Amino acid sequence: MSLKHAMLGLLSDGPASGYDLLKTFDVSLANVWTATQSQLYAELGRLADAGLIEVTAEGPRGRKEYAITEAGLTELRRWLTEPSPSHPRRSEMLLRVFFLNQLSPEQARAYMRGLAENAEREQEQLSRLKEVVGQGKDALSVYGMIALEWGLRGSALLSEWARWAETEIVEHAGSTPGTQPPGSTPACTRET
Amino acid sequence: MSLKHAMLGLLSDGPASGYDLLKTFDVSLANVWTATQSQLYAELGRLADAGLIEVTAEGPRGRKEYAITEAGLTELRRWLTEPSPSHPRRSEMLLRVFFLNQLSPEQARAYMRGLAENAEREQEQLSRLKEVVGQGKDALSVYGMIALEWGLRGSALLSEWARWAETEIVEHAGSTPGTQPPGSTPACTRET
DNA sequence: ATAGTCATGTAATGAGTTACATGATTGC
DNA sequence: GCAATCATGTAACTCATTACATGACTAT
Repeated sequence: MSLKHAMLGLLSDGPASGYDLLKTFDVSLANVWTATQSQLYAELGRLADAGLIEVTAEGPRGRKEYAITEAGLTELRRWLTEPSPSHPRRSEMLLRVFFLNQLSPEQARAYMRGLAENAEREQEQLSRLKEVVGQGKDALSVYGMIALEWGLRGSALLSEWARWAETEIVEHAGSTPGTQPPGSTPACTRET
Repeated sequence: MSLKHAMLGLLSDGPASGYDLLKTFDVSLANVWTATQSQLYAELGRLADAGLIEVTAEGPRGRKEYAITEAGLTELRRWLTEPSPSHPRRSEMLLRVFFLNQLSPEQARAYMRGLAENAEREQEQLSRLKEVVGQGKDALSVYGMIALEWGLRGSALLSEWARWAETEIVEHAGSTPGTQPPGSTPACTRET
């Protein structure tokens, strides 16, 4: 239940309305955590009920400004220091790679090439972003820079890996769709 | 809705029962896509209703063996060639990094250190796995090796990044919990 | 006989998405 | 006056998790 903690985190920086938070999710947290408007307002209600946040002001158009409470801050720090659950093992990208033998080698290479191109575009965007905020007036905090660096290194890795993989996929016999023998699914066993 | 495609992918390799698929998810796909038993049986029903798979045999204990149909194969290949939706922008790990200023620098470094250690453990496991399947009797397909290589490179990157980040976190004034000024949330704007 | 594994299902709950619905205020 | 933006909420649906429930077969 990380939406809750994302919201507590944002409110720990100062009071805000649901509308404000929504915008923050769209810009600051866009690459880290996404949330929809419906979700946000529902969760605001729940957090307020639980006493982790409270309404501190009401403005025009029914605007309600929320602030984090002491209990909320405590919960935020508790979450930050609890042992991380291992990262979610679910990647549509890899799932496709796993079943790429259903396509022709040429189509499979095209898939990897597409991944590489996307990664390169993302890398470019992040590089520009780094320059913009790097020495801008609203300098990133250390932690923002660390997160940005992750994006940068990650997209570089993705494009390198995809380019490498492309060269690994060569013409293969016996894998024309429908003719491969059963039992040939690639194994990627977890050792527990 | 990738569970559907994961199941079609597995069945494209040969007929199997729900029970068989469950085991395959636990071993072969453990690092790529997870599924629970409830989910699996429910989805089998839906896929059969949709005509993408069909029951080809019944065994003891009510065992039902399913096989992919032509329609299912077509759907699988369609999914493999459709443009990839951009990867899910939701990472609990990064979310925590973003709000690490709520902790003391020492605690924040401990968090990064924990990430690095986990990554190093994973890297070791994958290395061993690579050796085992690398020249074993049930050799990995090219695609399985490509996926494994991603895991290997990814965990190496994670540990390097986390170790680097640890050195970036130094003692800071004004960030004792509760005393930082509003408006200092790190920005990581997406450029759209 | 009885423990282990094979084998399938249902119910409750939580989390997330899309679409719908409504209305106030501000700037031109 | 009107368009844009501010602002909050509800409803229906899908996806995933956990727990519960049941029973057949196999090997010792």
